[in-house]
Amino acid sequence: MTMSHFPKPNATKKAKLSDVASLANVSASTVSRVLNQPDIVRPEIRERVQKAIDMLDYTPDRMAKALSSGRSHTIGTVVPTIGGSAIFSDGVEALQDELETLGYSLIVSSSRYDIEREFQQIKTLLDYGAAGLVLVGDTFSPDALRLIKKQGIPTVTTYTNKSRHGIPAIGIDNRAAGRELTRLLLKLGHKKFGIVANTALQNDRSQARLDGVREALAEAGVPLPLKNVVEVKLPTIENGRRGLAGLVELQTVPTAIVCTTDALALGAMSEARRKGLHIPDDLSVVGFDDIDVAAESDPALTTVKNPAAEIGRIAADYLNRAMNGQPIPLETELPASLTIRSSTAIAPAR
Amino acid sequence: MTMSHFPKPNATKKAKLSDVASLANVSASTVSRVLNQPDIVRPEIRERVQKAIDMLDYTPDRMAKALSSGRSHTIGTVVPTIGGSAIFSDGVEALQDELETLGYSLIVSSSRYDIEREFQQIKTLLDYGAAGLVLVGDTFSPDALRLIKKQGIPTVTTYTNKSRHGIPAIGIDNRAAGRELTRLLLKLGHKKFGIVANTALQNDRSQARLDGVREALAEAGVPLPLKNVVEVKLPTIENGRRGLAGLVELQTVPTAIVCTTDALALGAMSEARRKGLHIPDDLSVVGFDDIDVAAESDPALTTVKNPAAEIGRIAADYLNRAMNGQPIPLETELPASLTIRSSTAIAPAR
DNA sequence: CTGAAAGCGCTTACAG
DNA sequence: CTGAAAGCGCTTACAG
Repeated sequence: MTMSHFPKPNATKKAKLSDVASLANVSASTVSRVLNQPDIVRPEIRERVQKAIDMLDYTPDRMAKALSSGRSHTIGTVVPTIGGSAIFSDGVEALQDELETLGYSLIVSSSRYDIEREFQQIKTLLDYGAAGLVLVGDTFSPDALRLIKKQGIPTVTTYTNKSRHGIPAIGIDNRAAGRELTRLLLKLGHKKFGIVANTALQNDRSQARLDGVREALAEAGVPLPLKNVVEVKLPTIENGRRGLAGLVELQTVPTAIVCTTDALALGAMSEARRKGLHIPDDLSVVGFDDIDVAAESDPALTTVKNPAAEIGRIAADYLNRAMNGQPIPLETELPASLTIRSSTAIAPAR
Repeated sequence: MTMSHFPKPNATKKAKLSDVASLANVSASTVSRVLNQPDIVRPEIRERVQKAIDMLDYTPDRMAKALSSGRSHTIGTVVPTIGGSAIFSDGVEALQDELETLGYSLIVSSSRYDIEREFQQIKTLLDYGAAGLVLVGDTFSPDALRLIKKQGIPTVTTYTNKSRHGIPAIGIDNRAAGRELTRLLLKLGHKKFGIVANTALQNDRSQARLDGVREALAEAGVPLPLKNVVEVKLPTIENGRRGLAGLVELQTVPTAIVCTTDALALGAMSEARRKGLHIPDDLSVVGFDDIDVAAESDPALTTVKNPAAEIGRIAADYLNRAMNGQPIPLETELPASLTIRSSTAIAPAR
């Protein structure tokens, strides 16, 4: 088998600031100034330095720069998951994109919905000199909170509109979204509800959604027996499938299924189909988030749009502002638009 | 509106190595040794230092460490996209996960399928002191190649089994996968093919898949008119939809549609349905990658599995080995298992 | 407007 | 086994 070795023998070391300085016959300070505050250096010298920079293909070492200046341009983020059919990857993409144009780089880590791992990762991000942090949700380990306060580093949290612990929050009102989706189903005449919620790992977003569902049902005087709520850990398609399998075994089979994420809903629909149930005639199903495939399932999924890309962009913008000493809003609520498609219909008359 | 300011007035500065040293009454060198080669320091001193570390909650500054030691533990990756329904996010997640256990952090950026942006991002990653690089595909800008060679930094590329330019590659044989999928359709009696391929931005993976399709058709003596190949830029659901819309307008409507990614295939299926075509009775559709929702569409999509998570893990492992001076295989081909579901059937007799 | 010097927080030969 | 000193590649007061 052909093998490869690194570093290649022909590897050349990068040019450094002092190389530029000697080539241009100026001091290191001057090169630094040309790089960072070109205006205060005499034009002819500036050009000479610039030429040297070009000749040597010089680019400054960001780590040395960060170390000596005391401020870094690295932002860290910890999301529950990067992969799969969750919306976080869309948010991370927008965040990275926006940060890039602002001159920052993004270190990404995923906590797998585990608050302790999240703490460890925040710690690592800080050791890497992260100048800002983007988190998810409003539930953090006490250690993590202590650390963030202690370092006083700009931090925002996302996918929630509630700021706990003084950390600025950007997101939708998950609870209101839960209410709205439920009211839609109630209006369609549904009285028997089943819920699949990824709340088993104390997920604040899904918990808020579930609370919203409960609220709307209580408001309408529709009971929600304990057994009709299946709590799962991860919001996977597979768990949606299992959740539905459990719900259709109940004494009185629900006519409406609310899932706290689209992935769960897709799994639930798939399993329902397998069991011979027709959606939406026999069963209405709704999800949350409006991931891109939600519009493509058959039937297309009724859901609530969670504007991940916008959340990512705003997070980048806020962080940038905060790092420039500007104040940022503590709670930024984004609209969660109800998106009615074909997975919901009038409750079957039974 | 409530606003938030950073840094908080109560922010405390991090403890540094010298703080630990004075608290433990030893030299900085000793603290450094306790951290990096504990065995060579006398047990009682080691414990004293450890106690100081704990008391001060000390964690070393990774940037300073990297700067002074000359080696960093940051890996950079550039993928075409992080979000959406592409497999890359699954690969990035696995990569990050594995790197984390190996003690590395991952800086992520997305090139949006643009080779020039990719180059810029590689440059930035190197400025950030990246000790290794994970790329995608086998097509790079000359500048990027020059840079990589020049720095001699461990680099691997993914989602392809072909190593060009001496960069170790980890992935499936896209061309063979294209052939296999096509042969399946041929075996089902299809003779009229339509293709939707995201090759407009010189995407080497999709191009290889398309080449494979062509090869299998030529082998079987089945013609593929130019008009039957729709080349799009991005592999989005929307483009899949448009692609299909074009294909069904042809003189002789294809009975089999090959899409070079699952997202395209999902879009194509959705559009076909909208046009009143039944899948798979009127039309067979196949995709590539086997993203998690591919199994949940109705009908479930026939595709080829692209093992993104495994690719990510192997990439992490190889990089780690390379950074320890060990050789790594130049080409690592992973199996691309054909996954036959319900979107393919015998060609309609017409 | 420019340069010499000190320093950012670590590591690493070099002595002892 | 431990410490003093130099150095990683930059920035930043401080003089001039």
